[in-house]
Amino acid sequence: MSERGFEQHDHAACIADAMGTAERHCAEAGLQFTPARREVFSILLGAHRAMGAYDILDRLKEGGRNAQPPVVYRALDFLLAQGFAHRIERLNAYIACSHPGAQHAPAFLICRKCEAVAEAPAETAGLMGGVADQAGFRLETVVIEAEGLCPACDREEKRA
Amino acid sequence: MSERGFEQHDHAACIADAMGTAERHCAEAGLQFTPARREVFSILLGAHRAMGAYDILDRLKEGGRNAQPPVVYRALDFLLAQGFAHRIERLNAYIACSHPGAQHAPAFLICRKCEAVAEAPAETAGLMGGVADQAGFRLETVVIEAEGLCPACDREEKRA
DNA sequence: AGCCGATATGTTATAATGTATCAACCCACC
DNA sequence: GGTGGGTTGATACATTATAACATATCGGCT
Repeated sequence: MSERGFEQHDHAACIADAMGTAERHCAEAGLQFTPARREVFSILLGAHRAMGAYDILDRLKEGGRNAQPPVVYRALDFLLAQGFAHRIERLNAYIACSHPGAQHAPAFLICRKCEAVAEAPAETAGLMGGVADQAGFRLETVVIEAEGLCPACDREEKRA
Repeated sequence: MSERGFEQHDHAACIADAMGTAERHCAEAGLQFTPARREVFSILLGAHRAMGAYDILDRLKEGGRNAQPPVVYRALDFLLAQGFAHRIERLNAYIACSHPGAQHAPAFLICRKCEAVAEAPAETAGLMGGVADQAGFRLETVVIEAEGLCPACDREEKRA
């Protein structure tokens, strides 16, 4: 079972899978998947939702590590650069990637009520390519974030 | 002359035009276009680029007003709600709208070097509608922000 | 072995961005 | 002449992020 949209999925398997993929990727690319990075990634995977940097920091501290903000931000920089995690600009938060391995620039669907975040398959760069060309703009990255209500919160709102 | 993409334009005219449109809109809708809001809008229009809230605050203070952060954020909330300005999530910054009056959710082209921001004509909601439906997501707003190099900075980079 | 350079981490302090709260004010309206 | 909604003033605080510098770790090189 894999995560798709806001559906349920096999949590444990998806965590193990993502961690394994990250391991392999780092080994192949000669990158250090150090304890700090591993722990932050693990926390993100376990939460399975967008977390603020300081939420992550708290978890690290609970885990016995005497960590400071830079530790978290450095680990996040690494994870973002490798495509293992994404930053949700709208929330100033970070989330583990749902489709590890594949280089991509997904769109995000963000529930304004429960803050659940889903990756949506979108050819973000493709969508903007034409517009950018027309403006003479050299496109490098595209961020698409949609806000609204996830299926569960939408149903709940209708009942009320 | 109107602004389009990163082209030059008649600055003074575009400011006067935007301010006039805002005046009319507020009068018609029975909204108060108060001095605080007016000043913040004027500063944004004059800068003609994305500004952080505290940059705006500094300008207000230079203008003799003994302002505090909430003043700026309240004014920005108003301007955003009326569509007179946009928030650039990527920069935690705010910019006056290039096409005042029309209700819209544009895409933005952001130069990573000079931080110039252009509004691009994009039917952002339309682009995401299908994806959202498929996920059962009730779409409310869509933010699209592209980062790269504006024409000027791109040329400069190539020369180097 | 000893050193070097690159990369990663530890630590302190501080910058930058954004809000909560409550009092005061203004003004249209009853 | 209240009264109530919307706006502003002012203090304090919360949240998010980075600068700066010291230390550690490790692989390659001589």
